[in-house]
Amino acid sequence: MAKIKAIRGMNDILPEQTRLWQFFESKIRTVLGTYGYDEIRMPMVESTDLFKRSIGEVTDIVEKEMYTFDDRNGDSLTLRPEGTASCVRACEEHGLLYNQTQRLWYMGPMFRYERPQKGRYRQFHQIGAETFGMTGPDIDAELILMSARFWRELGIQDIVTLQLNTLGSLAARNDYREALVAYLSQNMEQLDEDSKRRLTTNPLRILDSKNPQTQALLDGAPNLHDFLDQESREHFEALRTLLDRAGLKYEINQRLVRGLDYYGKTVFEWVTDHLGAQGTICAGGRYDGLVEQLGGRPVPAVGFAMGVERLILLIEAAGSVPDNLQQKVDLFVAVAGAGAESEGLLLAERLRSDMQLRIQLNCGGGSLKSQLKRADKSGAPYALLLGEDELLAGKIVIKPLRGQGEQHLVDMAELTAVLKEINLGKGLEN
RNA sequence: GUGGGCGUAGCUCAGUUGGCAGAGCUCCGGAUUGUGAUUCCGGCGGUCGUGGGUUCAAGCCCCAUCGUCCACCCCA
Repeated sequence: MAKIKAIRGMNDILPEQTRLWQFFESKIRTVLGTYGYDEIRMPMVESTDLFKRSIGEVTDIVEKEMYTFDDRNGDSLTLRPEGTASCVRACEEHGLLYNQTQRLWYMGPMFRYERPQKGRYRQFHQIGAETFGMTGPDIDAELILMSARFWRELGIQDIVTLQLNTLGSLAARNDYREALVAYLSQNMEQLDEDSKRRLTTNPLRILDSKNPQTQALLDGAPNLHDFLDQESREHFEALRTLLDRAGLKYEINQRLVRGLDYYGKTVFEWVTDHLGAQGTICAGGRYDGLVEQLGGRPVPAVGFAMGVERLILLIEAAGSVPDNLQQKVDLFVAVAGAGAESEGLLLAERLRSDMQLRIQLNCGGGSLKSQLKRADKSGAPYALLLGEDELLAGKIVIKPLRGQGEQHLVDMAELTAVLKEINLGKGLEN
């Protein structure tokens, strides 16, 4: 019989990896907490229309990358390809945007039907932050500074850079799009096939083409910033001043446009050259029009999302994986003999209650030799050895596994005190 | 959807002009009656991705197919 395997592009995250994931998530949560952001959890499945109306009908995501299916009622549902649309829907649906501001974050799997490659999978994970009800560049700056703090906490600050741009108002962008199309149409023969296609679907996307010839052609194209409206220009200048005063380095990239239709004014991307072709680890921007577009009253909004798999890869590439991730237990309890086995089980229970220790009990028997092998593998710094002799004498052996040090035979009654003395359980939080 | 690389033990990989299916790690046992991580000895472990073809003989050559990785496209 053929073995059933995981679906292409959907990965199991195994124990060795989940330790790193938990470290990562806990760092991010802590930082989000220091900025006063609240978690929101949305369903992974939404009405297909939600994404069509927010991301944009002609984007690749909607046209060919969504997992869409009919449920038993015949309604068209879609596995979410991103989080912003769901977040807006949830907030609007529950009145969270009515006369108030919100700072929210979410984390979870997203789904896009693409060919998998390094840092890109069909089920991938994002952590996103979305803010609502704030118009000014101060909240833009806060989000960007918060993301910068993530990288410092994760030890990858030296291998990421911030790209910053403003798209201007919708009207300004439309004017610019016309000018760009006019210019490129005059030079049609120099455009590659992909760009010709984008000329009719999403002309702004041509700006970040990887084709050097196309990029050369763009050097003579009209500049987006020459088309900016006054308000967007001032917003952008104010944001730059805030970032400058905070001492944050960035690079203005007029060709940074983002793939989703709902962005306007501020857009930014954190990129790295350590992940092959998938250089973007975090991206976001302002989407003041989206809430209204989805049927709510106009509410200004800014947010970003980061790719967890890519950041995990980057932490590894930076050599910033903490080395104490291996240690998952404080104490290993080895037992020899039937009487000791049941006594060991009860002892472990008691120590977990009394001392909040992480204890791995030897189950399944085996020689003391093999039990100590397991103890070593568990990563525990100490082992307790309980055999028939100790049981009869009311004593127990405590044996250091890591550094030097002799094992000691202690009275069972003294055990808690001795364990406290050697300071088990310290410095284990990641 | 397009292009290229790679599929051999649980993992990492050797495998010569086509001639008995291999190593290291892991795991189990022993050297040491109840002492790990070092050393030594032994053992478990295989549809060589799958199907077809060529051949006396295929892990190796040919065709197809699936999977995987990387890149294009797109995106976090």
